[in-house]
Amino acid sequence: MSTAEETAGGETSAWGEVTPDAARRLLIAAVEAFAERGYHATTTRDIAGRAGMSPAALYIHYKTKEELLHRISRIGHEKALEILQTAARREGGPAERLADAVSSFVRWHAGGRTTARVVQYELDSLGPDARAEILALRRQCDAEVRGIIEDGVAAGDFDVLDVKGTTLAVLSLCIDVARWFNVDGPWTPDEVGSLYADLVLRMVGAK
Amino acid sequence: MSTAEETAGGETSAWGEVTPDAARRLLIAAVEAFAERGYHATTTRDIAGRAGMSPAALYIHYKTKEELLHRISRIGHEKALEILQTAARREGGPAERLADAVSSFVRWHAGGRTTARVVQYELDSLGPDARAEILALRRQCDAEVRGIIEDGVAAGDFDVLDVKGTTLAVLSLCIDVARWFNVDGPWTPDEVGSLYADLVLRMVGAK
DNA sequence: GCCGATACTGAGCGAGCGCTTAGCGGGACG
DNA sequence: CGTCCCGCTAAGCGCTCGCTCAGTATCGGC
Repeated sequence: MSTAEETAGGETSAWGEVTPDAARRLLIAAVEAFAERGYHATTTRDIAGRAGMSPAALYIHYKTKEELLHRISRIGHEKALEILQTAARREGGPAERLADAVSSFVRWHAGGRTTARVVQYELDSLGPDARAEILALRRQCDAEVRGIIEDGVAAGDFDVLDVKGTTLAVLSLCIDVARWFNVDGPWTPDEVGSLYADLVLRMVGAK
Repeated sequence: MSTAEETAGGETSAWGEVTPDAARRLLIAAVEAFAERGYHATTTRDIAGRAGMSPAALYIHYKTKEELLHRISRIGHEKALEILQTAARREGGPAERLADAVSSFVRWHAGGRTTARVVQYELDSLGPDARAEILALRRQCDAEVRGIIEDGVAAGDFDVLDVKGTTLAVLSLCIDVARWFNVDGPWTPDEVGSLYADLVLRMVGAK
């Protein structure tokens, strides 16, 4: 098992860059609420309540409810991209790099399911500008994975009919983990990561 | 290309069982609105407006907004289950049956993306009872696919490490098509169905 | 001890929500 | 022609939403 992402010490890690403390607590509260109920079904009163503050306190640190979602989405996507870049740029053959990328990416979606859910499924609730910014990050994620697969095909290590379609399917498979993964279920994030790395190597016809 | 589901003549087909006409128009309007904006962001005024009626008309045919989602969800899941059952029970070896199941299922998710989106992603907006009913249908879908994979393993046609996990991954891959598929994109539903059937046969190590 | 800045609260505004109700209009039947 | 029924509308009720703002407690600097 590799370490393309630091093993999270809990769902609330990785928000260290958010200051001051009250702003971070509000952001974490928003992630939990959005993941549980969805963006539109979450009230600003609920977010503030989870952070132990009055409804009005939210507006000292964030201009609107949507700004919270935007910040969460950007930080989350940057993290996802970083995970894929680290795996794509490590030493080793295409098969090792792809397996590392998939298992790391899946581990992040499973272990940080709360965050990943918001990041991957609440995109449509953003306004056009914020949405466009996030979509650019997604295209970069796509490019990282496609790069590994193209390397594998060029090296003769992979046997792929449709590189673009297979890339999309691989990412889709990983992302959907955030929808179904259950912490109380039969698998650990590591186990799903290993299983998925194996499945993806089969999908690309790795030798 | 097989015909495990009838080729849809448009997104609004398959609602023929809903009567009277006004109730069906409201249901179709609700599917479109829920798919575009999500359940919680859709207003009853919007649904009624799309159906060309006043807000109050909705409540003659449906008790609540949630009943609309429940009806859509049940009809959609029954359709999905029927598609998988038809493929699972046709003649042919496990590989053919699995390929048929995946391509039909994917075609339905891509071609009827509007409906599939609501069916697959708005489940959490249902109340506990309706939710439980729908989850039972989902378990039946899972069982159909797992059955084919188990047949393939028993016959020595497939090479699978973790049948349960692989089943989940296959279904997850198909379902996520509803999230990313775009009618204006580079693929037709048929093309995605074929690509995915190939990918899934690789995942199960079909000979 | 006083001042201003900072972080927060209590109360509440205007808007829009899901849903209800009184009543209207037109077809079926005598 | 009169009567009832029924699908539908106009109006609006009670409520909660995102968000605002005047006021308060706390703290560092002097």
